[in-house]
Amino acid sequence: MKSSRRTAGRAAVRAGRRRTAAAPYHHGALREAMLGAAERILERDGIAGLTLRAAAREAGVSHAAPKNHFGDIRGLLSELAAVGFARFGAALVADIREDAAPEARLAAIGRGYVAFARQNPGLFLLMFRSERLDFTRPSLRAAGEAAFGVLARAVGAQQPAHSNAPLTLAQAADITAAWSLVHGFAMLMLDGRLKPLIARTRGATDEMTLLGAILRTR
Amino acid sequence: MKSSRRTAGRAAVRAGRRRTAAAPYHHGALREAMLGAAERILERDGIAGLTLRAAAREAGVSHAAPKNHFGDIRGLLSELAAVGFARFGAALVADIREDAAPEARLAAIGRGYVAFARQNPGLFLLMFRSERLDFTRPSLRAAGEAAFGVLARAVGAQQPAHSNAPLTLAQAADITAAWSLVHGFAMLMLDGRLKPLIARTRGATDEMTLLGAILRTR
DNA sequence: CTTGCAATATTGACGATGTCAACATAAACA
DNA sequence: TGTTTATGTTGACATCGTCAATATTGCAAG
Repeated sequence: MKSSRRTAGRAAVRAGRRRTAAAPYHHGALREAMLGAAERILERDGIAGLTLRAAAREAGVSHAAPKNHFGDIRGLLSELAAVGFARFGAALVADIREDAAPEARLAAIGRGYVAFARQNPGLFLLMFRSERLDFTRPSLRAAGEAAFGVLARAVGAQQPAHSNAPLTLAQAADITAAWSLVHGFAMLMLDGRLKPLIARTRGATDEMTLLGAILRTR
Repeated sequence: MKSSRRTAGRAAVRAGRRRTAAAPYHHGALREAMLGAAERILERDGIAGLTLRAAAREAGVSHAAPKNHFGDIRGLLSELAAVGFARFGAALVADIREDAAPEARLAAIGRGYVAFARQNPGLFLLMFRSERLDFTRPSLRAAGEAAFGVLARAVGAQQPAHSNAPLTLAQAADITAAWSLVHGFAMLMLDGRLKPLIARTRGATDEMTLLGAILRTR
C-alpha cells in the first residue's frame, strides 16, 4: 500500500525512458529531481509543507536518499535558494529598456523585484529567511551576491562592475534605501499586510498599481 | 529523573507563594506564564526553539496543558504576537518630541520601528511571519491594527484618529512607502543582509547610523 | 572480462514535535 | 454539601530530521 504509492511516483517520473520496469535503484539525476520536487512543493503547499521527507516522496526516492546530495535540510533549502537568486537576478533586469534614464531603470528594477516576489512567493520567502539557510555554501553565497550586485549597480550607475571599493555613507544610504523600499513592499505584500490598505484606497485595485504610484513620486 | 526536572521548574516558578510543596495541580495563571515562557524562549533560542512543548516545559506544566488556553500552536504564537504589537505601538511613539516638525516626527517613528526590531528580533520576526499566525483572532487583529494606525497617522498627520474614510492613491502611496522603507530595512537588518554593505562603507559602523543617513536625506 | 571500490539508495531506528482522547483534579457555584 | 465545569496530566499516534547499517550499482583498475 504505502510502498506502492511511493514507487508509483518514481515510476511515473521515469516512465518512457528505457523500460516501464520498476524504478531503478539509482536515480541518476537525483540532485536536479530533488530541487524540482522541492520547488513544486514550495509553490503548491507553501514553506510549511516543504520538508525533507516530502521532497523525497515527491521525487520518488526514500526519505534518506537526499543526504548524499545535500547533507541536511539546510543544504537542500540553501541550494534551492541559490537557484532562486540566480533567477531573481535575471528577473530584475528583464524589463529594463537600454535607452531609459537612470531613474527609470531603477524603477524598472523595483517593479521586477516585486513582480518576482509576487510570482514566486514561496521561493522569495525562502531566499530571505536566513535561519534555515547556510550562507557559507559557495553556491548560495555567490548567487546572493550576484543578485545584490545587479541592484547596487543600478543605484550607483557609475560603479564599476565587481568593485570592492569602499562606499561613502551617502552611497550606502542610497543603495540601502532603494533596496529597503522594494524589499519591505514585497514582504508586506506577501504577508497580506497591504490588503486592508488597498481596500480603503480609491483607484488602487492591486499591489502593482500601488507600487507604481510609489516609484513614480520618488 | 525526567519528571523531577519537569516539576523542578514548576516548583521554582511557584516558590514562595504559599508553601514549597510540590507544584499544585492547577497553575492558576498559566496563560500569562506561557506567554512569558514563550517570549523567554524566543529571545534565548530564536524562533526555531519556540515549540509548544518547550514553552510548556519552561512554564513547568505538562505538554498538553496549553491546549486549554490557546488551542493549538498558532494560538500561542498569535497571542504572543498580539503582545508584541501592543508593545510595538508604544515603542513607535516613545522618542517623539511633541514640538517637532511632521517630518522629524516621521523620522523618529522610523527609528523607533527599527530600534524595536533590533531589541526584540525574535518577537518582531514572529509578528511579521503570517503563516504561523491566525489574524482572525480578535486580540491579534486589534493589536496589529492599532500599531498600524500609529504609523498611518504619523504619515498623514491630518487624518482623524480611527477613520475608515477612503484614501487617495497618493495618500496610500505615502503611507506604504514610509512603511515599506523602515520595514524592509528592519527585515534586511535582521537577516544579516546589511552587514557586508556596512563593512564596505566608510563612516557607518552599525545599522542605526546607516538608517539615520537614509532618513535624513528623504 | 572480471573484480573490487566508491558512490548512491534503502531500511530501520531514535528522539522530538503537534495533536488528540481519556482521565484526574480542583475551583466555582447551586 | 454536592455537582458541574474549567484546568492539567498521561499516553498514544503520525510525522519530522538525522543517523547507522545495509544493499545495489556504476566504474575503473587489473
